[in-house]
Amino acid sequence: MARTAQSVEFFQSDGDSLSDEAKEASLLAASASIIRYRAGETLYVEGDRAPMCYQVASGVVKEYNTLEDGRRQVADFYGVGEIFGISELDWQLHTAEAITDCAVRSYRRDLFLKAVASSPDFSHRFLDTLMARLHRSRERMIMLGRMSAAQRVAAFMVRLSNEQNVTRNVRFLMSRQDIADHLGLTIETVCRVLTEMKRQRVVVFDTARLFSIPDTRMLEDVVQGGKKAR
Amino acid sequence: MARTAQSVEFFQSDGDSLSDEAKEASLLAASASIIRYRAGETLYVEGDRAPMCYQVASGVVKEYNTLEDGRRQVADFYGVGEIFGISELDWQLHTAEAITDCAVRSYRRDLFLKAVASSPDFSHRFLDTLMARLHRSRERMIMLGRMSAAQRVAAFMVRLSNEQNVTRNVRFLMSRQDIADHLGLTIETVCRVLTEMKRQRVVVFDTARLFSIPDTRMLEDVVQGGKKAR
DNA sequence: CGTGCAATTGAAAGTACTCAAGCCACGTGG
DNA sequence: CCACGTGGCTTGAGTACTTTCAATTGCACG
Repeated sequence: MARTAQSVEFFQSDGDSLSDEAKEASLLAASASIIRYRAGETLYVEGDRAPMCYQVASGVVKEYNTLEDGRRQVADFYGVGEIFGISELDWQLHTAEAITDCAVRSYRRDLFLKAVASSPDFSHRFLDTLMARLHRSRERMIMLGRMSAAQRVAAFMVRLSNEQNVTRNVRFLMSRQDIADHLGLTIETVCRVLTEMKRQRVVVFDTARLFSIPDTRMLEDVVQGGKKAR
Repeated sequence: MARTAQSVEFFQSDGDSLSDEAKEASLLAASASIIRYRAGETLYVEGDRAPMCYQVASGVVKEYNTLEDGRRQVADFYGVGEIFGISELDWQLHTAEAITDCAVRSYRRDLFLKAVASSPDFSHRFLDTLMARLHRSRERMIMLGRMSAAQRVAAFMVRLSNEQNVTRNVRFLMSRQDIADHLGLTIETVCRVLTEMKRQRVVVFDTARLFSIPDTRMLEDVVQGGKKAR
């Protein structure tokens, strides 16, 4: 979740901005407000008009789509600093829901886009953010299209470990269902994979949502091809 | 492939551009050159330095990643007008290969980015392109994560039909292997699904790469949940 | 010390994959 | 003009992996 650290100060002006940019930026800042949500609350629903865009101030938010039959695909989890809820269209493409209690800064979408257009600097940073997200999205395509259940779960755990900058006491901030929905698996499969990894001591669990990685190498081997290789 | 029609004239100036923008645009235009490739030729390889970015002038190009074990994930196919080969990094994230004989306009990446930064108009259009691509990419995540083999293939055929604006004599411009690599399936599974759809007369094949859709509704039903619903 | 939800486990049923072989259209050379 | 490769596409049989359905266990909370 914290991969685009730069985005934390996305909306702060540079000091040496041109007056035009400064004006857009201050307009944007003026449109901002902080909203708090309880874990489980919905921020917006797929198809809603999308007048605002958001940035996580604290907590974790997930964005997902629901299929007719009730299954879900979690597009992504957003942590502190990350921008979400901005699409090229006038309506939201996903449903967003607070996973933990959280605080979210909201900005008027039109002002945000205007600020981006008016400032080469904003524009550049926003482009970077979008391209990074596209990159992430494509990594996930490889994961969903080509990796086995064990590989997906292991890759996800590596990601969490990296994001949290620890190999001990890494936290699952989301439920097994959320993990499954993100990885394109069922909750049962996620459990079984975790159990098997426990059994092989690739990971050690303190509680269901708190684990440690004794040997990073071992976990990464699972990501490579411990199973279903070729 | 032709969803972002706007991108065709991505690099044409507006006429009413500011001089600064006009300058960037002409510099960019000056850096452009057209390169022709034969079907099967490689444009660049994952990891290559990425000094250029590209736009398809004719033909079809695929961008893909290769896994250690040789399997591939085709990220996308690009048709006339589409921009590709631009990443936030200095190196290519994918390998690009000509599927058909094709012609490609190449631009210097640094000039392209400068032109984008200097022009609100360019910037806006490029943002739209990126966001549209992000959108596509996420649709593909749903496909890879949540749809059965039959659903994926059917969805892909619907996409082709839409892109080519026909329901009769729709063409597969790529091989079965490419389709499989794109959909996260094996070539055999793609074949079996196609055979089954033929059998049920959801689609009719003239040749292996040319098919018609007698009843759009029927094909769309397959996309929904003809199989593996819930 | 129940209650209720999350997580885990088991057994059976699918679904897609692997490996292996057959088919077909097409271009080449005899 | 036809036999013979070649490469792409299909089909078959068996297998491995995931899901489905059904319980069971674990845990936080009142």
